[in-house]
Amino acid sequence: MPTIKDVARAANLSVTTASRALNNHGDVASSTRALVVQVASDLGYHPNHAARSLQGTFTATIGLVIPRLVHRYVDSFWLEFIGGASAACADAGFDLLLSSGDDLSAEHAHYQRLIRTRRVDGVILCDIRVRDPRLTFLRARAASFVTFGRALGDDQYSWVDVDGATGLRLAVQHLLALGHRRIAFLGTARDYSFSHFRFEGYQDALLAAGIPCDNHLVVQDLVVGADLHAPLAHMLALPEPPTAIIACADFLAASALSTVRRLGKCVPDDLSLVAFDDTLITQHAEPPLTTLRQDNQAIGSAVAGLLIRQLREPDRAPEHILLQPDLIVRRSSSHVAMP
Amino acid sequence: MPTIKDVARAANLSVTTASRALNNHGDVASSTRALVVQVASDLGYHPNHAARSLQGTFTATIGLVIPRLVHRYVDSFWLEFIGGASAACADAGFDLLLSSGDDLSAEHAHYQRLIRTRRVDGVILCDIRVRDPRLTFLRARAASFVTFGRALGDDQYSWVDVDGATGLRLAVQHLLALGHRRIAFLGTARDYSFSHFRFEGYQDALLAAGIPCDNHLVVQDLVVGADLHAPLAHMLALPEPPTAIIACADFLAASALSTVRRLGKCVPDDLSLVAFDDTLITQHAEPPLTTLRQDNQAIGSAVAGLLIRQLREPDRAPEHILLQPDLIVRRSSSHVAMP
DNA sequence: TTGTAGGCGTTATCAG
DNA sequence: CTGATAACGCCTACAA
Repeated sequence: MPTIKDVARAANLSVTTASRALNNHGDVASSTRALVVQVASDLGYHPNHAARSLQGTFTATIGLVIPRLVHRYVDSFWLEFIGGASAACADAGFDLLLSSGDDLSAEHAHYQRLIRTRRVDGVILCDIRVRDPRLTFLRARAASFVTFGRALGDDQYSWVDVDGATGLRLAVQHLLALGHRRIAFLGTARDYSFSHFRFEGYQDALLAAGIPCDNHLVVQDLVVGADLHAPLAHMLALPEPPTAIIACADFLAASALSTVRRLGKCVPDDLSLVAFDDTLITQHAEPPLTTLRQDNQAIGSAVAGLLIRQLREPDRAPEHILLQPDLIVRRSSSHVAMP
Repeated sequence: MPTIKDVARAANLSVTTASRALNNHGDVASSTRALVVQVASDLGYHPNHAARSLQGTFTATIGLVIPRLVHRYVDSFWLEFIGGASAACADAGFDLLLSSGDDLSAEHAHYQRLIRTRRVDGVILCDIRVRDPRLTFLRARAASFVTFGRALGDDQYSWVDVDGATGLRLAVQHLLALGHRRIAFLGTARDYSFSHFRFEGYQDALLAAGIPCDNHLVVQDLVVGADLHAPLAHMLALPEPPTAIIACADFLAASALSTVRRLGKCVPDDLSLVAFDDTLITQHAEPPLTTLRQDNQAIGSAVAGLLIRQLREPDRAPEHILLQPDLIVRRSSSHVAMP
């Protein structure tokens, strides 16, 4: 593997000159530059990446840690996100370093390692928690990072997020327009900040319509694989049962759909169902689900792009990109049944 | 960010001793080692990755290039594969460097760059073509690599593959057992070597059953988004039309299903349908599709594991892992209709 | 058991 | 415009 020394020797020049010629510095004769470039190409020279980063304090790499076991239902999110991020990296001459962690603390350990060993110039954080230890660590190290999602009341860093509050407002308004007044909410773990914003949007929209938020219609902290039978059975047995359900994640919607069916109800005739995230599961459910769509590839690309820009211009102020989800109306939501 | 120099200074020792203590060399007093370890931990010292790889010719990183635009229908393959590979890397103290390329030549360029700049110790190759330029390049550089899939008649490197020939034999035998004799084959681009093996299995199984392979029932080189209307209409209009179709990729199966339906036929009453790859699309199709399942996460993990083992023991002979797909029988295949 | 010196490949500084 | 020299952080002969 030829080094710059070999190039210099073959061109009868000093290493310094060879380096400057190769890096397009202005202060080198064009004939010299041409010679060096020619020789380098003949020899098949390519600069050693480790040497570059060692001397230059710049690795042209950004880090991303994904959950170790991705559930199939949600995997299209991650792959599309990674696809967008890696494409943005490729366009900017960066690479994406991927690790996987079992849980938040394992992820955190990976981020610490990546930053401390200077393996990456910055990192992408996803699945931001309401109080996220990764944020405090990274900030303490003055490390560069951009998040997908935002912690509550903290704008001192760049983030990209999907406006979950507005998304849920759209969903509620859609159901209100169809005549629904008893609208249930199924939420994920509340330490995820997106969960917080979605619930906020749900409450806001009901309030704006003059409908009190009934706690009997709200179930939160649901995880992948959670059994919805008990909570849904309980809800449907209420004196005033819900006529619509908003499940603020696709896996919840899929689970709710089958549970509701097992409880002898029909979607959408007895009960409308609205999901969040437009993964394959909602498209192929029977009936196909009304949902809020976000462009995961665009998100990945935006996050990576923001991080790279920030690395190139360290004095840049934090930027915030709030993307709007689209309501996709499918067959799972319809007019409320006449009593 | 503290360096080993800082550690040495704080411990009143030379850099050499600090280095040896930290790297568990035998020739250092245990009291000295304890001191160094303590000081390093107090200072929050972590070895700089670039410096290590520069001096050591070892980056603890492996490279993977994925297609830039992943089609949703096939994305669960890639994500599961990446998940498996990155988990195997994490377990071995490696990282996974991800790039994305628009096409084979862009992918090739990425691999060249990764190897030439010594960014990675080895690479993972997927979607092997019958004649694959990446293989010749990597071999010429004496670079380490492991593939998912194998080029034809070339065993001088380590690979992991799913036995597509056996898979198709299983599918054909399943259909034969259901009474089918006219079995059509829908294949993907033939320059992918997996396509070759799958077709081979199809032919073998028919031959073994004494059924001649009818070219009218074979369509190959189909890509994502290809319109199956003309070829399927043509087939179904034959004097002896097929009673079953094997689509050797999930996206083909999905497309075949909707096309067949549009042609007025019912699956499985008029026509049985068998797919390959057990992605979400086959599980949630109506009817759910009989298919051949491969464990993509295990594949990713096996490929990465093989590569890492090979990097650690360079003299190791090439290893080959041929995984067997499982036939998952669902409602899309049934007994041939009585004439 | 510990320290000294040199080098991995690259770029920046400073002098010529 | 070009070249010698130092430095990035780490490791490892070799010497003490």
